Amino acid sequence: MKELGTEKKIIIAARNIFIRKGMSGARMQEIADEAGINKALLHYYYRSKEQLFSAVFQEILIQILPQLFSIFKSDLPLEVKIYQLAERYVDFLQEHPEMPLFVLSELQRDPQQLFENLELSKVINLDNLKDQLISEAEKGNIRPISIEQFMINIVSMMVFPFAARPMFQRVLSIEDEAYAELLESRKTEVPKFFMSALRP
Amino acid sequence: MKELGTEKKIIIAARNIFIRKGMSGARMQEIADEAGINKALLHYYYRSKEQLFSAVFQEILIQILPQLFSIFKSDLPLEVKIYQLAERYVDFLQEHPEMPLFVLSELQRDPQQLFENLELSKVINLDNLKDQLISEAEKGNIRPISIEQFMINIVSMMVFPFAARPMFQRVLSIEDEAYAELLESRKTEVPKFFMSALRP
DNA sequence: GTCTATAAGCAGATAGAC
DNA sequence: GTCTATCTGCTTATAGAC
Repeated sequence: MKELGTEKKIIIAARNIFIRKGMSGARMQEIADEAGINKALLHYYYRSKEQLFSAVFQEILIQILPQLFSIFKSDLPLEVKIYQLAERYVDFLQEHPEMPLFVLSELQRDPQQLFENLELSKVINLDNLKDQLISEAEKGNIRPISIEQFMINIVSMMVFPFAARPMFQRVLSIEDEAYAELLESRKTEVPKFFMSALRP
Repeated sequence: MKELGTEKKIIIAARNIFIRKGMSGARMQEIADEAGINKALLHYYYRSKEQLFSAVFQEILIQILPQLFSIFKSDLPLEVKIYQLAERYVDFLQEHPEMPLFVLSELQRDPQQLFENLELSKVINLDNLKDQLISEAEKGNIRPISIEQFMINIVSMMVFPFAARPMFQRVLSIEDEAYAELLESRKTEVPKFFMSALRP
């Protein structure tokens, strides 16, 4: 690891280990090794494992959610939004394949973690998209669909194939490389599927 | 807990705890308490925590996957299959909301668990559905779609809303009861969405 | 700030009585 | 088969030297 500040090294190492092993599976010793420092130093910067985890987890939420929501807020046409979204999701998740299960599992363990950060409230804003869905439906360009069903459908189709990768590969008999290509192809396949479903 | 055989009590208790806490988060003491027996007895029936977990996990796979695949194998029309599938997924997952994240997380930890049970190989068979997709496309009833994209799309839309429930509730500002209703409505909304996407 | 050494408690596993 | 008691090693956390 390059010469970063110690605190930064700790956060990076902790993130790597926590994402791979989860809160309960991670060991402080492992994190210390990954950071190239001593175990005691972890406790010097973050009093406990719990606090270290919380710092890491909140940082992840703050880094990810705004990125994904920024597209919804833009003034792009609906179809363009969907294509951009698919592109960004696939690119991001190909680089961080363990992220979805990590985040979702830890939220199942303690959903309150979503409410500890006031910053998130500002980021989460779907008004623009909501208006867009209504106005496009009024114009007859798409079938009416609620913002809730819309969001759940698009996010599910983008994220779940990464979370359930081992299951899908087994069930569909797909090798690693072919599955990566399949995910890549979903950058265009999902938007096409989605637009087709929305046709009036 | 009623008077079942000890071994059965252990399996049930272990399943409850493992599903809630995961392999690494669960404690043998907790499982013993849940089963109303002593910790030593767990080791008498299953030598180690690892073996107990494996027994529980394999049993879960064997119980779930055949149930979900049986629909695909039937000779029902495509549209009926999709509606039946949505109904069964929602009903099952409303009763076992923690199942998806548990299974997927443990498979991420050790994907080999999917290959330890030969029984599963017989169950997993999509030939019938595959033929159906091809023949319906040839008849012009649906747009062509690969079995892989079809499966990933339908399963993602069914399962992910349960796995990501805390996230969706927060982002969409939905209370518990309303979210349960929303999931219920997906028994028909998802099939409608899906059939619309498949129209040629 | 960073280390070594060690405390204190916990978890998995076993021995042995009944 | 089931229990109590105990061992052993691991894990978090702290004390204290540098």
